[in-house]
Amino acid sequence: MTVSRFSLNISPMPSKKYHHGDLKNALINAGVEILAKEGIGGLSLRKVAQRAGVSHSAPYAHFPDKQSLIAAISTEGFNQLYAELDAVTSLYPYDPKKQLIEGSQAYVRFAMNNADTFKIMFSGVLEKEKEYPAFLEISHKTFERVVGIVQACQDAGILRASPSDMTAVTIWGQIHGVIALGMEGQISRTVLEHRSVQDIVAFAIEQLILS
Amino acid sequence: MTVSRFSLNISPMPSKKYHHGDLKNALINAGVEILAKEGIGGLSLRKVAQRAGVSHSAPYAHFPDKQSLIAAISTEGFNQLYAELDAVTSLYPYDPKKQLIEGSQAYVRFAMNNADTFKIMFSGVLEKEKEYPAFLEISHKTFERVVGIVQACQDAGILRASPSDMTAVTIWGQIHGVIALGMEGQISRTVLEHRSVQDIVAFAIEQLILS
DNA sequence: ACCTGAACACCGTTCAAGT
DNA sequence: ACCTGAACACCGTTCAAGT
Repeated sequence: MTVSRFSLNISPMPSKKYHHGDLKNALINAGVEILAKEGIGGLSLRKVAQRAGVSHSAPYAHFPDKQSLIAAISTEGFNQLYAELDAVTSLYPYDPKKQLIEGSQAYVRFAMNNADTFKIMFSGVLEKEKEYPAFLEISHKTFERVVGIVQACQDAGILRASPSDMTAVTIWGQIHGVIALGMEGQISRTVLEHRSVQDIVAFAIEQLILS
Repeated sequence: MTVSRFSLNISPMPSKKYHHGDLKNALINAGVEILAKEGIGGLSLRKVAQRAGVSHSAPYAHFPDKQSLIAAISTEGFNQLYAELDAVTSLYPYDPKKQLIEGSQAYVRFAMNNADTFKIMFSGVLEKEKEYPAFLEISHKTFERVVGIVQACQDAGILRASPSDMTAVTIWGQIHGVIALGMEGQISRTVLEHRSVQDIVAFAIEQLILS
């Protein structure tokens, strides 16, 4: 098979390259796929390499170690989570209450649809987060997004007006905590029989809303 | 060294046995120690065995696989968490508000003092929790304890009186979520500069209390 | 610059054998 | 019943070598 020499790569985004292609992104995608199919326990560098069609040592040309690949996968997960939060909240530019409600539901949806990526993002599998600036940047950017929504709600009198950065942590923590407990099977059957995690998060948000 | 043949084991609790002693519990303790010293990444069955002074295959006489040891460690963690919650709340038998405040602080303390055990208990390292009845029992017992405190608070008019089981999930989730975000470095530096995770949890509880 | 294959230390698990 | 030691498949990581 011959390939056109004339690349369509006009944008500055990375795209297919010569040889084995864009292996770095191929490895990240392979990792996400293995995560979805086999869970965290099934994620090995050698399997990722095999799925990307390269030798077991090829990843080391792009990632110094396994932790670094995990950081890249987590970063990719945060990018997607941020994008989904942004997409949903952009639908209601002048309705912070809707942003809060729909944003939190988007958060739950992301966790449910990408359970093992979500776990890897938040569950301490990644040690030494401090060493991965891209990871820190997008995770803090996500935090700032939540803060922004909460502040808008406070300005509109929808949430109690207390120091907004702590309130944001508190609210994010509540959403995140309910999901985390739900995913680990900590919420007893008697509760989950009647309502889904989605419902519980919606209930929690309702309790916080003033008007 | 000769050992007395006359055991002091009057109670039904397990205690030292002949030969290499109570290897099962020795393995659990060795696991907890490795967890504290080297983190989740350093926890291998072979290292646990070595620390307990037996061969690498000896653990298989007591645990069918590594997951089963992890389940036992998590179960032990829940037992300790439950005991600490129980001890603190028992100090204030007629003061549900104090129980809520001090109980949540005890929860945070446990997470901080046993960070990696806490992670292993809640972070999806244990797959197929359903297969470990002792784990399910104590984790649900802990859940029921939280529900009990919340109900007492509702009865005393300290917390909003909504369906108590959902409120308990919501409040537990809030405490748990703030800790989880804090431990993973998700809470931005600007927030954590001024207050500790303890303070944030205390703030969150205050927000919920009616009187 | 990017990739391969051999090599090394370590891991989980099994099993025949010892007491 | 409880433990050992050899063995196997798999893993992360390194490195000399190939293009």
